[in-house]
Amino acid sequence: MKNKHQEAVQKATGLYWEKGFHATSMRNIQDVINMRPGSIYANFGSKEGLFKASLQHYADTNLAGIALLREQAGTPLSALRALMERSVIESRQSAPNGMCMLVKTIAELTDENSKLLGEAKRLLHDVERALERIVDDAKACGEIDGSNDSARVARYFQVQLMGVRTYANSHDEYSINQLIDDVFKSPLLRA
Amino acid sequence: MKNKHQEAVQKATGLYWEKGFHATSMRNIQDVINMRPGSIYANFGSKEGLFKASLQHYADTNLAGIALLREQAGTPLSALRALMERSVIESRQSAPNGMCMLVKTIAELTDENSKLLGEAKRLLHDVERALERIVDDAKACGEIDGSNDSARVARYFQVQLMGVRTYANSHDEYSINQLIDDVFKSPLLRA
DNA sequence: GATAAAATTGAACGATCGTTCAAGTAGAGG
DNA sequence: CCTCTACTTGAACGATCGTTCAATTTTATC
Repeated sequence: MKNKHQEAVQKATGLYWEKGFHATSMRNIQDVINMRPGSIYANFGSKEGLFKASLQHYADTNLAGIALLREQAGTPLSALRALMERSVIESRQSAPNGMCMLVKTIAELTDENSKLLGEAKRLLHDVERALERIVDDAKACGEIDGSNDSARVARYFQVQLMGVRTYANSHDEYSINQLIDDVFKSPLLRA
Repeated sequence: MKNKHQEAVQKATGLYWEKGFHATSMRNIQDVINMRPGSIYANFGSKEGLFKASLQHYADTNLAGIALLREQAGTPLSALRALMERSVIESRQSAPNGMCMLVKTIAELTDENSKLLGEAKRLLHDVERALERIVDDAKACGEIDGSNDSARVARYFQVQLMGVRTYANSHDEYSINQLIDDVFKSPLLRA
């Protein structure tokens, strides 16, 4: 039923994430999700429609992962650190690509695909708001200076995440742990 | 003469930078550089060959820009700050895309284009070494703590640059100046 | 100004692109 | 078992992809 639908989106997301929107062909997708063109187009409308569903699926998974990490971590700040560490560790093994799919999409697409571009920006903004809530918690715990604006710190942290993940994607080296240490030396991420 | 050759590379670079490797067609390029397929292939060999020449041209221009900024700026650290500010200001007007073409390329390509991918990584490493030299100067001037490893600070700064430019590309807002302020609050970029 | 060499042209190639749709299959209700 | 509906199939479409090459024009040499 709809399991099939969800499973198809999940597999398509992996492909899109790895290769990007333009470099992924509908025939690549046919092979991976094991569906024929007619079914794909009946279910998703177009290549763009499936990509949009993939973006949503990716963001949902991502937000759920952040929430889980927040639960598991001892403190809000350690959740942020775990999130960053997990992001770059995934980049070296499991995930199709070390970079965030939303960031990759924003980097790849132009106004020619303004609908998808806008969707990716919107979802990235949702992630930033989720981070902001964790920063709120960290301020309440006294882990982060309470006089800092939460939105500002969240934005700062997302920038750090973008930078570190991009760097980790282009350097197969081991110095990333040192880099993460340096990131958390910022006064914005301290009490 | 070779002016024609250089001018063609320059125009192709603009297109590749804006649209990425896969979304740019050879017919797009024909139109922009006003050359017919035969000439393009006689000069550059292939779409990949022209892209490689564009990457090199982009990196050369970038490094020259950094050197110029270093000359114009009063101090090494202010050169780094000017570099970051200029990068995000360009992103809102002149340049085809707010993001670094090398970073965009690394984000877009996979091992299917390992030659181009490796070239982009190599050039990005060259930029990092140019930043490292400025950090050296800043340490000599006492603008940055001399006990910090220059390579480490340079890497940190490049990560900041990647993050800020990516963020600026996805948020048409005005809060970027505040963000840059926050970046330079890091102890790694202070005495 | 004739001739050789170099560069440019644009039509054309096979492959692949995203997408459509008539035909076929599977499932539910009576 | 038949029928109606819903879903799937895969061949096929026109467009465009990166690339080639014989023909032509331009440039260089004497």
